[in-house]
Amino acid sequence: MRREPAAVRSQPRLVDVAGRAGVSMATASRALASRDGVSELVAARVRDVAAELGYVANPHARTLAGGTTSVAGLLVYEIGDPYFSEIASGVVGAAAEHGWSVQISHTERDSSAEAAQVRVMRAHRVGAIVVAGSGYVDPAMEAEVARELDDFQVGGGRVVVIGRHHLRCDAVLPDNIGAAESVAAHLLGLGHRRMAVVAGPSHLSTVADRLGGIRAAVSAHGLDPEGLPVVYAPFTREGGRSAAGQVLDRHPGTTAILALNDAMATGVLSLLRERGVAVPHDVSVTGFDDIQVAQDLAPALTTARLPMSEMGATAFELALRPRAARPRRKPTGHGLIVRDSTAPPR
Amino acid sequence: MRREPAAVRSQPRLVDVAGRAGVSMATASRALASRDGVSELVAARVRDVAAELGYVANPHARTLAGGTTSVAGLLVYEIGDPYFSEIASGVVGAAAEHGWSVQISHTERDSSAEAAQVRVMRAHRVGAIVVAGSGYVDPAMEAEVARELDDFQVGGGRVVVIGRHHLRCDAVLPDNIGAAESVAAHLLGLGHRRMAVVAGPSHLSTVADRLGGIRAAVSAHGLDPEGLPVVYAPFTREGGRSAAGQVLDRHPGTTAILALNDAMATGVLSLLRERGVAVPHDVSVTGFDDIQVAQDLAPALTTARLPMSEMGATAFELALRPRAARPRRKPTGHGLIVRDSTAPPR
DNA sequence: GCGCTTCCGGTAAGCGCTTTCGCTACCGTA
DNA sequence: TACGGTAGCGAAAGCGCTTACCGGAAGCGC
Repeated sequence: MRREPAAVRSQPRLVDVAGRAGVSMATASRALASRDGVSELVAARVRDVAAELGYVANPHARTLAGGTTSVAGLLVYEIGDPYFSEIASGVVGAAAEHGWSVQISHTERDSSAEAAQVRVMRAHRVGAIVVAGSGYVDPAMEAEVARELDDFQVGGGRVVVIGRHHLRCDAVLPDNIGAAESVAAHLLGLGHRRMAVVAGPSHLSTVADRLGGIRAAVSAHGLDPEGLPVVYAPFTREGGRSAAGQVLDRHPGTTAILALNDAMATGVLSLLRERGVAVPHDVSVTGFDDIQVAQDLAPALTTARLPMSEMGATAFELALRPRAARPRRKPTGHGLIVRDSTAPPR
Repeated sequence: MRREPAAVRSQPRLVDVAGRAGVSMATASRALASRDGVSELVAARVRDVAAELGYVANPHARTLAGGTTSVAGLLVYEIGDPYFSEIASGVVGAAAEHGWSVQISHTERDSSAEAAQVRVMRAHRVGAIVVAGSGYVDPAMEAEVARELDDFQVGGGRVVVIGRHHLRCDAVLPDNIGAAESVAAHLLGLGHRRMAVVAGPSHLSTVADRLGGIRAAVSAHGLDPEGLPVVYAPFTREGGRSAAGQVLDRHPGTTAILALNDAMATGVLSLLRERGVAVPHDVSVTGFDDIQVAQDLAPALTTARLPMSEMGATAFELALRPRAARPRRKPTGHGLIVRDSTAPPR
């Protein structure tokens, strides 16, 4: 016996709804999809029966039959990272509001893993893919993902990226440059002249953009951006620690350290504490993103806020809209959150 | 024209593989699923052809035809919360290793939303559901989810819960009681006698268990657990702030505050700082879970560590194993992480 | 009253897979 | 040589849905 007897069958099917409403499956399908060709009277009856039976369409059958799907894919580097989990929260929340589910994949900052994950999502016939996380300065590094995403779009899939303006698709663009300018201007305004940047990997476009904003602000203050020391390290707390160590050793007179994200800033604070450097008395420190915990660090972190959760939600909403002739770009705002980790230099 | 012409068709189908390998679809299907009834010679040929063509089975067709699925559902209260995002990270990582995808849903600490989400997952025919997050002291409160999960299991689905021992399914059990005992014993050992607990909602079983562990430790030290003040508030940073305020106002002599999770502890620290209470000099503070940021708070938080990521991974692995006659229970260990927020009372 | 369009709704052909069932060798045994 | 048993494979029936296509019934102008 291959299938359960009807009595045990848990979920009602479309044929049950149709039968009970006295119409054909075709009509029932049309009614539930709110497509025209069905009188409002009949449609209402079908909907009532469906509600009464607690009918939920089988998404696999629906997808297989060529209907629309309502599962979105979300690619993040690491869901355990607060930056991404806040974005994910926005995506999942917005998706739920529209009755969509979201499938999450880790890519672990590996471009070829990304392409593989996109392939998996395509195989799963997701309706949309949201890609979060920095792109690469060199477009060649993301050529494989780009091709995969293009293919997906050709097949009618929707793609929205957060950052990554290189890709040919709709994008939510965090205001990395503006945020960087704000943060740098804040420090310059406090009187800092000997600043250093603790940066993530230089091939990430997020790093390049933020660095660019900082340099622009430095120039605008009549200083030479070439004189600004930059230390590159992994985009993590540990990276921040090691980079801060290098700053201290190589540039002893530094009065302010700009970390390019909050995770690195956390590492910077940790190392400065360890070395007995007082923040902000001896050295001011700034971060980027304003993840939840930034306010609870010691001292509370001055940082440039990016609305991560909102970015996630916006990305999803964008994915819901039909594809436009030319890629849409949704710039986000930014905020400068001044807390206790910055002060005028001694 | 309903379908694209074959030339445009992107993904190869099973029939393509079968044709090229010179076998029937049935054989190809069996070969790829490594089921017997196919000679090793033929199976190898089919696998080669599949690899050559880059064939990936359509999961929807597969699921619809009654095959196995490889999508797991993960229910969390809020993916933006570090506790859950670390668990999610474990689940997603383990799932990826086995070629599974994971669908994430928010439930926002609402039991009926949970049931609804499980329904959605069931409609999606996920192969397994992992439920993270505290259950309720009163089983009646989760009766609806429980029924939904039971139905799912009856239909062959696998369910694993993290915590929630009330439910009839496999469970990963965080050692809430042991962890609570450690933390309380640590404070008692330091000499604290006037302690207060900042707790999450009393109807959560996690809260009850942790409270129970603390009380047990207090008794073991020959003290009366009835004398231990407990303030209930939401299980969040804000909840911790407000509860800490109440502790300060109502129990001015308190020398140690035990928060029942790190989020609350963060709030407690924040309020104490605001009120000018020195930690640990005036008051010691402890947390629970050891989320990533606990080490970077001011002061670094003494807390009971639960291996969240590992719990997530374990839960998924458990879900992969066939259901046992009786529910399996996987207790986790715990660690006491002593940092700077605890010291002997003044 | 006729043929025309319009609107509704039904019929049936798939979507891409798994699995039951049955057939055809081919083996060993008597 | 005849026969039951078994291993390997194919044919075909679905899984639950969507949608192209078609047919009938009104509604319309002439």
